[in-house]
Amino acid sequence: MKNYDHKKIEKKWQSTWEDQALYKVEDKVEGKDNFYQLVEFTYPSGNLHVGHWYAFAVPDIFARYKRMQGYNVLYPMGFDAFGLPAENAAIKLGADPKVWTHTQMDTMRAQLRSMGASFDWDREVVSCEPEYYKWTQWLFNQFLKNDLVYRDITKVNWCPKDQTILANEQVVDGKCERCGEEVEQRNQEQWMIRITKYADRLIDDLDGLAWPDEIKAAQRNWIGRTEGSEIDFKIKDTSESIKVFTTRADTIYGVTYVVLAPEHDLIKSLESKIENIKDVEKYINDTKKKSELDRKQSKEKTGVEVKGLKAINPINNEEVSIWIADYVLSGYGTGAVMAVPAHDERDYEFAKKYNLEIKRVIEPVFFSSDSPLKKDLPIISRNCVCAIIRNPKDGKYLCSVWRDILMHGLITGGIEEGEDMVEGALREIYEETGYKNLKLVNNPEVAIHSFFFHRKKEINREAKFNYLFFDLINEEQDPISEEEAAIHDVVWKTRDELNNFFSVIEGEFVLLLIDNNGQYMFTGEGILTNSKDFNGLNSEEAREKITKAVGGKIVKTYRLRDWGISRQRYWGCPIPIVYDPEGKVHPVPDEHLPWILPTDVDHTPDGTSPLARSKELFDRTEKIFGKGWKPEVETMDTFVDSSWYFYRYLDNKNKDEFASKERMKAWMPIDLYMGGAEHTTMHLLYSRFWVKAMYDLKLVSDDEAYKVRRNRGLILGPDGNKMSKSKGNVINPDEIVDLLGADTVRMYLAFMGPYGLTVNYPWDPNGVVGVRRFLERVWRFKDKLSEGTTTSLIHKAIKKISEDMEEYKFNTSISQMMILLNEWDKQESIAKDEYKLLLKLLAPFAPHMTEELWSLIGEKESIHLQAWPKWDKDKIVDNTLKLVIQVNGKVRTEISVESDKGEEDIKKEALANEVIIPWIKDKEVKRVIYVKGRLINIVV
RNA sequence: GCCGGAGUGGCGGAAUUGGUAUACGCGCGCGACUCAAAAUCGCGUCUCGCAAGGGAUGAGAGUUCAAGUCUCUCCUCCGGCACCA
Repeated sequence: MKNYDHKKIEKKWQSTWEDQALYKVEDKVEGKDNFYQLVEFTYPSGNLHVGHWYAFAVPDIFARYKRMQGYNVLYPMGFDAFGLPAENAAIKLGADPKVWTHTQMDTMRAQLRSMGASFDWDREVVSCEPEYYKWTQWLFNQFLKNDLVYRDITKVNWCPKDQTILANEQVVDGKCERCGEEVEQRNQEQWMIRITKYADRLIDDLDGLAWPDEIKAAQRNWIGRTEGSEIDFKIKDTSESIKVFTTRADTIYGVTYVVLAPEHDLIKSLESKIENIKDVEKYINDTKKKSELDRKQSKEKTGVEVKGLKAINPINNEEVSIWIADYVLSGYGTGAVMAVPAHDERDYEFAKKYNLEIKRVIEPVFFSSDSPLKKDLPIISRNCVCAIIRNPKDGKYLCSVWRDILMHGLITGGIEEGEDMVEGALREIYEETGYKNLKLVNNPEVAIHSFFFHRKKEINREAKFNYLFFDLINEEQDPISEEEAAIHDVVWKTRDELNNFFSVIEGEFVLLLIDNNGQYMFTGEGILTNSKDFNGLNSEEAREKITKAVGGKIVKTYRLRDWGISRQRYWGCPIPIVYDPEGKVHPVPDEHLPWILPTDVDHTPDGTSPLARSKELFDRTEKIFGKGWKPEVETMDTFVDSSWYFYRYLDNKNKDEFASKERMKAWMPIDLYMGGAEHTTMHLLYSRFWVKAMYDLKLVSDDEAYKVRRNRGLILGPDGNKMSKSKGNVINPDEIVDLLGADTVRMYLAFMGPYGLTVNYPWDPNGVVGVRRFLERVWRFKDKLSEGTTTSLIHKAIKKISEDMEEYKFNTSISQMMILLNEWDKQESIAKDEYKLLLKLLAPFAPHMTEELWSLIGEKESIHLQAWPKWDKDKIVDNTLKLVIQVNGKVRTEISVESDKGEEDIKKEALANEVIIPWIKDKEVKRVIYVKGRLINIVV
């Protein structure tokens, strides 16, 4: 019979489906629930690579599966068509960006069709079309009216090569994300969007989203919310004060100086009082010259003291010096910090360089070995970090103690006969460090609670800890004897008991915590006082109390900045703003939208916007608004275009609204959004903001658009590296499709591993052939059909495959079909009904081939309109069970029993089994465990 | 440094969620068909051992009748953030 000719089959069905409008989606279908599955619309780069296949063809498998399950599935596609590459092509090739973009889109549409994806092309959205950007502009104006858009002078990232402003997100390691050129800082007026107003909601609402943790965590990091305190440090003999931001108000006793960022305003206003104003100004100017990159890269801390001024520590009225240093950033917090060198690594570095005082905080906080001072400690070996032992006489740190003391003791067998594990550890401390001036304290009372705070780890509340407490003895005293150093006291306490076990003694200590398995948990050092003020407080509570005591306030600060959307570029959505002769801002009224992008421009970049050279745009503005009126000549960041495109798919031809309420009600929120991990902190965050803003303006009825989001990884070259021309490891999908067919490529991509994880898979040229072999075997079965009924084999497969599909584990779905086929191969023939079931299971993966086979066996209606198979529960049940018999957890043999056999009988049979008898004879059977349908374990 | 994710054969990866570790595919080896090759089919393929059996899921410990899976201490790799106070 006929061979599997993928070329013929795929071409044939693609055009048939199109003729029949098989994938046309109605907004409502009687008896079906709607399912909106979205993938990120694509940039029209003009050539489909393997990444596109992975992004669109694999989700298509899921869309088809959902459709067969009886959902009315919307799976649309469109083009994110504005952006730099079109404009660069215009500059390079002298082409019209619009024409260039359309050519690219035509190529891509043809390639996308070759995937056999079930897109409804009638709903296509193209962001550079006036019908689309009219609504981008309309939304911009809505935001403007509601104070979500403003114009401001800000420091912007400027790419000298692309001659444009970049968003923070587009700067990677101080370089332009696109061209790799080093980014410069410029002050420029531009249009800003108040995304920071939504920072809290963008973080807090993540909790309610069924998204993977990795995505949520990345967004939280990106927004970077920190809770801390703002505290005023008055400047002596002036009316001014310095507002500092700190997350460690509890260390305020340790402040030895205050630092301002070089950009800080205060310097100007106090100029006259600064004795060394020349030096100060020189330092500020020198810093300005340094680029952002230089500033970050320079390891050495620099700064200058502001002489003639002193700040006053509000907790104890101590006078401290004021410094300017560029390790303090103007854009974060208040641009000023209180320096606590004993408890902050950066302050410590700075203090050391300029010989500033390093003062320990005397309060009952238990300091973990995170202390920056540990840097000074001798590291004895690779496996050794330290508990800190300090000489109280001069405050110098004497030595470190084995961090892994107990582990070490165990591993090296360091414990001698008759010696307690802990004793052994202690002896090793002496031997390894040579310091003998340690004494174990009897029944110490310490602020151990902070231990838990510093660990930031939830530790099993029931776990018991054995603590050892070493007191530090002044060297002038007699070293204690070995006998004395033996363990006096081992107390077991639960975490809750430890938390309550708080009162304060004076002294210095080293602490080891050992869990109830004798395992080492923690080592730390600290200073204790009898300060009553913070008795019983943990660090967090201490912070609050101190902040209050000095008249400060608890504030939140964010890493996220407002979103600058102005671009000095041609190929983008024109910002619908005009200026009257006085220079006042006016939005272009709705009736003049879309505010068309003019075509009479020279694209050559010179740092100004190409639109400034459009006569048509200026004429149009004057004609509509009057003489002297001028148009805005900037265009929008393309992330604005992509922030709302998923609404437009629903109603792409609507002339009166961006989408009708009914259509949005029918489809939103999106059930599943699959996309690239690279968009986690950009498009995904911007669009979440956009949707929330639209929600607040009552334009949409959900404040989150994506119910489920899955990120995908990359397809790597066969060598395991990212595909790149320079590496010569690029796989061209068109060639493989030509050779093996679209069905094979789709299916291979699904077979590589689970979908929807940020995991990269290398393309294996042999692996893809394996999938093709499988399809050919399915093909050949069409000649081995017979009458008959379905068996348990296929029903088990249906169950397993259906379950795996729900979790996007297409790889195991496929392997299940392969297992099925391997079984079939052992048979002379298979029932036609079974074959039909397999074809249906395979249809989402290999839509063309299954459609062809479906029609070859005489079916008239498309296989893609068939219902997903259901498994027959009764047929899955086996009447014999295979049970494993274990002895002491080791598998010894296997038996078959009737499935209705009772537990006692099964146990009896197992004990009487001839393979088992030698294993259990002469021994007492202590227990027999039966796990239903799985195994019997005999414990002897 | 902080926050996420992950470590299982030569490779991509499975493992009914604590119950027969290594499914399925690739690769490799042997064989069949063939004058030959390709394709196809069959058998084998974690490791030590002739075998009986033993040992392996990054390392070490713990809980359990039973651990890839749970707990703890580490190590390594990938991703995000980072002079962010």
